[in-house]
Amino acid sequence: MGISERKERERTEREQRIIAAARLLAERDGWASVTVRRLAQEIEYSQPVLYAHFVNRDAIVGAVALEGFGELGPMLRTSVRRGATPTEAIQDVATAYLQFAFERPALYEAMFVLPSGLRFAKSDTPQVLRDTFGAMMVVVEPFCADYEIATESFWAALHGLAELERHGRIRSTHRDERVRHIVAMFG
Amino acid sequence: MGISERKERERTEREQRIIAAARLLAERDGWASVTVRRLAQEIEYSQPVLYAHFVNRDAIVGAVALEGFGELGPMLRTSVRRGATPTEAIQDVATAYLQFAFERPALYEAMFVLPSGLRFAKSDTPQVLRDTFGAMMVVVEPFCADYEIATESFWAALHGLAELERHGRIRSTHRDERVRHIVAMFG
DNA sequence: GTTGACAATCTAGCAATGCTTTATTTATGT
DNA sequence: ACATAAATAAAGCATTGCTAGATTGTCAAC
Repeated sequence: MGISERKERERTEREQRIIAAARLLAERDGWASVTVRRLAQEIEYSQPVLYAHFVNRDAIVGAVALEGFGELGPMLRTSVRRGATPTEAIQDVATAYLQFAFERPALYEAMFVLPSGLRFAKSDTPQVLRDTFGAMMVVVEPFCADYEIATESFWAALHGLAELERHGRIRSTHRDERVRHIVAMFG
Repeated sequence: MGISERKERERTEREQRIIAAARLLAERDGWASVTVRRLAQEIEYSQPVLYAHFVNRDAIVGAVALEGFGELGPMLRTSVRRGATPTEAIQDVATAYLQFAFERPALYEAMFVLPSGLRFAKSDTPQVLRDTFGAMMVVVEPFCADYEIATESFWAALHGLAELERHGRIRSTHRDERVRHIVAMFG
């Protein structure tokens, strides 16, 4: 029964190519340029085969977003310097988060702004999402008893910084000073 | 020369009707439902007429956003209780900001999320925008020497709270506790 | 081998969008 | 009353997400 296995393998390969193409295109020309037609052209299949993999365009965004969470979580964890004080740790995570947001704006957009069909803070929330939230919670925990709520606040502050700067609402200078203010929420 | 005046009057009236229709439709069915065709139908003119008022759809969003800033600024200023301590004042503004965001989600979206053609933090930034930022700056000033940067951080934190909750990224409970954490940035 | 069923894939099309070009009506000044 | 100019509308273009129906390829049974 190697045939059906080969087919399954080819199928997942093709799915990966769709996701990779979407991510690349989004990062290069923005998500508005990621059309189903263009993706089809990119993977050299006709449009309808994309719908054999994803229910709709949003689901493609969601798949890219999931990849993003798979990268952000570990990146936040490794960002903390060895032997860092709690305050340094929270600073490191904040800086790493913003760096991620600004270096991969399209990926960040898929994860936190665009409709992606992903469900957060629910019982069926994927583990990668929980892990990413956990990476932030780890450094907030030393400061607060209500660490879950505190982590939401911390995350929100970082997200706001990322979004307002991405949209040109605040200056792209003084980034570090703003981080310092945010970190001052704790300790 | 009463004719051209009448025409000008009719023109601005029509423009107002476009903006009002856009705002109403957006608040009722979301911005995706605000199409140029539907707006044309609403004001009982053909599509090209809208392009005699606005260069494109984004400009209509921008007009609605401007209205929003005209309301948010005063709302933030009046939100501060008489005789409030600096800490209470900043709390009041934070609460009022979030209330605004949650009560008029579409308006908020036009102001801070959607492409609107508005220019922030630039030399040609409209006065209403500066005033709204000023309303936040007033309550931050007592706490920091670098009050401009601090206000950006404060604003970002509030925006993050609004956005993450609006998109279901964080729970809709514990709103007050999160505000308390944000306010703890100061004082 | 031939045939028939089934799965994989594509062609072609629908309805909707933002925006523009071209035609037509309406209003204006002489 | 009429020519001209301004205001408005009808129709069309290119693009989008998504889908129904036709077509191709594959593989087992006879």
